[in-house]
Amino acid sequence: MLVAVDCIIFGFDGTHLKLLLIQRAFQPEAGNWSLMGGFVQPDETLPKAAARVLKKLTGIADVYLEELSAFSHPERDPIERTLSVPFTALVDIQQYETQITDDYHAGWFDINKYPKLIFDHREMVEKAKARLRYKAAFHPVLFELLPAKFTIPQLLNLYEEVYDISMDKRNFSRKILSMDLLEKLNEKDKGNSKKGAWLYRLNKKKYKANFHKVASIIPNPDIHYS
Amino acid sequence: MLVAVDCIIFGFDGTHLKLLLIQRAFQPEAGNWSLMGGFVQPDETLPKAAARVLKKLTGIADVYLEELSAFSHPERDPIERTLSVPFTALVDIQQYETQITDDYHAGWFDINKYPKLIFDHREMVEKAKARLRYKAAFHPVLFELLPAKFTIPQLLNLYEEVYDISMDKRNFSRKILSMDLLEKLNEKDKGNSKKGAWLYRLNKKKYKANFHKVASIIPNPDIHYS
DNA sequence: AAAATAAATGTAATATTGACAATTAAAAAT
DNA sequence: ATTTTTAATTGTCAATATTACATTTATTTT
Repeated sequence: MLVAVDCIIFGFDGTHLKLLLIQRAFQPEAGNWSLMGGFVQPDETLPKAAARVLKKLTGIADVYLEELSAFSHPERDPIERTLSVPFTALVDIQQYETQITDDYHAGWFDINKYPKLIFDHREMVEKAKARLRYKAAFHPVLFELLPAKFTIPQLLNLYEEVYDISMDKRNFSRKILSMDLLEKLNEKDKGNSKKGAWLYRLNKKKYKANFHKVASIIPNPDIHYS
Repeated sequence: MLVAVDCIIFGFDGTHLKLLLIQRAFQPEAGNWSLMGGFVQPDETLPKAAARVLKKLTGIADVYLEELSAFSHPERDPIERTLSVPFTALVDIQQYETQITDDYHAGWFDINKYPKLIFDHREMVEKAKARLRYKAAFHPVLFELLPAKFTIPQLLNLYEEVYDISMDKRNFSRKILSMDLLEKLNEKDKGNSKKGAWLYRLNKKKYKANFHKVASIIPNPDIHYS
């Protein structure tokens, strides 16, 4: 059996959650939109393969990668039986290097409006989205989508976009700051207002130490997560 | 690459969380303790393969199965490269049929004291245990380990065993009953006390409908989950 | 009839969450 | 220079959820 990995690469452009797709260069399905993937090499584990694939496409290393359940339907690949393990990648869209990417005719698409994908890739994307919502409701993963310095309103926008809800600014700010993960910088970002918003950065130590801790970030979590 | 599944089969004997292991009948590692596993067949998905393997060993069908992250180290199997996807299985230990099992020299072991296992199976077990703790803190999965009729004190024992904590009876009872998943029966179980404890059963409809809902079941969830 | 055992139940203190609006800082417009 | 505009920042109160804690009840055994 062939074993592959596919990367569901999420980015955030400040307004919308984005998905990085490529146009397949070979048969079958040449020219059609697809997730970036690749076969696992003899010396690689699955996560290593995913990191390699991601690096090749985006130029970014040390990316947040989370393995999802394998896709194993016997006929999912019409040519030869291929097991694929999808990985969710959270990427700072600003670090994305277009030049490296152009080999693959890659493009960012809005998560709510992306083209038809090959094979079962749409299903992978939807699973990744559901998983991201689940995970981010309790763990501070969404920081991975932001640049190193970011503002509270930017973070709020991100949460509102991922969950498609609007949240109370005051409550959100209180909750996030009470997690004691952020360090306030002596700099403002004036990109979005006259007054400017304070920039923060993650305290990496506390982030790593508290990552596995469970904290309910989303209000009214009376939603169904899968 | 060969692709296999391995089952981490949990059971609950009323006091301890148990793990079902087999003694391997063939080389390599013949005679040593191992998880029950098998290769994925041409017409099978991974979950189907896991269900088949489980049925073969325990005689039980329709089991709660949850896929964990794949184990993919190139040298994890010394003979030939084999990818293995572990599945956590939660089983009502009372339904376990010894006769079917005897072919495999199977045995239940305390989760905190089980023998040396082949390959990376110990790592699989530890991951499954961590995952079970994580999952069960928010989703009512542990019911899968109990018989159809059970008492609140039995359920409490199970939670206390899985999390290795002691919980307040009153708070636990209130929390569980407020989830509105249980139906009180007109029967008592007198196995453990003179007074007897009321038996309950799951309302399957509500269980399925609310399964993905997130509810914090474990008090002081200031624990690190992985 | 008394003792023993485990089951069942309630309440008050505390912590967390949710709802809600006024003030502030800076730039742009007058 | 003053006013206007825009988004950022901040606080309080009410409701809800959680925690800590002890007595009563049903039944069997002595």
